[in-house]
Amino acid sequence: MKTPTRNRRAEILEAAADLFAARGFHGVSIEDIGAAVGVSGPALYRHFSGKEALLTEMLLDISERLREQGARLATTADPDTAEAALDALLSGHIEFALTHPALIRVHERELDNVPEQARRAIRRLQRLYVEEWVTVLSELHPACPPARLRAATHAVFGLLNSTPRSARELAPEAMADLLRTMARAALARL
Amino acid sequence: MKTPTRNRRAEILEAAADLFAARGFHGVSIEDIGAAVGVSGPALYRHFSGKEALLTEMLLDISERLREQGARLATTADPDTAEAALDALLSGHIEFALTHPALIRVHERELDNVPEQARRAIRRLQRLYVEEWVTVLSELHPACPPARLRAATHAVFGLLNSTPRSARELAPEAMADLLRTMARAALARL
DNA sequence: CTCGGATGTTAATCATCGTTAACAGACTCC
DNA sequence: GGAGTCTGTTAACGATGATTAACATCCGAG
Repeated sequence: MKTPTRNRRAEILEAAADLFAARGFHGVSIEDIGAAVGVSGPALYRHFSGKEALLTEMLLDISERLREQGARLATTADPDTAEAALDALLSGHIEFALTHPALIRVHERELDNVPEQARRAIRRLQRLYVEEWVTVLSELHPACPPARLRAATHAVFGLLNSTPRSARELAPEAMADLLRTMARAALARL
Repeated sequence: MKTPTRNRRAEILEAAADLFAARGFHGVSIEDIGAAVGVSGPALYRHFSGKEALLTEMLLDISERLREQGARLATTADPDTAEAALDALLSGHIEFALTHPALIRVHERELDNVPEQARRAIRRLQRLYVEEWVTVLSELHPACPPARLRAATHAVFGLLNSTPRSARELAPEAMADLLRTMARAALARL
């Protein structure tokens, strides 16, 4: 309890993410989260101002990471072909979804449990991430109206984010390959 | 409160579905559900034995409807080509998802809040529905291992079920068309 | 050595919620 | 016209859970 405690915050966020993913925000108690990291109950208030604040920080972090990753992958490297950019976005999202299934699940399900103000900030980040995809897609499908491209992007997210639900019948490698193949095909003709 | 009350049960299930979809099972109180149908609180116990029982019946009904629809569409009509069967399954699922977004959302999120025994029954129905798809797909892709086909089916469900989340920027017609196009493409090469 | 901050602990508070009890009106059927 | 069933109502109970208070410990700095 001396120096290696600097990870407490992160440790709590991680444990809470797993619990929220499994049982939902309201299905998990502060006591549960504390127990998961070896402390008990109100100790969490030394690190977060409350349960909502914990969720808020978690969702902001996820949205920020996705947005940052999206901005980086969509523009960096090979801005030559939009094809390459799309592939980069796809691989990035798949990698994230396979590596952090709990975060993806929480990100998908718990936005409504975050206070209004933070919710707007999170939605903004999500919107920016989507727009990254839409920009790339509109280069590949100039004739397709933006609303349709946005809907297609959400649909592909649904496909990619199915990972946490579909059991682990497939090895991560095989799963990544399958998702990439399906998503590419789904986005080929719009 | 005399004769037109025979719909109470269904009315309650419908209101509860909307509320569960919006705020999650634990985020909705019995009082909330009662208020949504114009009665207040414990009146629900005249129709259901408890909150869990309400959710259980809702999920069983959804799973049963999907399974029944799957069994019917996969075999009836044009069993000539597997192509036709797949199209029928796709259209049926899309129609359901667009018509009952709240049910789809609850079906996706709340399985863990149902008591063990009923959960097994629901999972069995879901499995049967998936197998309907896998059977059709395995005819189209004889070389593809079943585990991959199952994962692909879950992924397509994720795509189709994205409807409740993606805003209604598109008219239902256009959305149905988009989803059908994307799903068909995603399942064309596995 | 001691002061202060960081980190925990347990006990108490206060609200919410699921569920049950006790009671009441209405409609049906004889 | 009254007995019984359905469907509601409000008040009470008991549990759980988020949050706060009051109280310890440990550790680094001066």
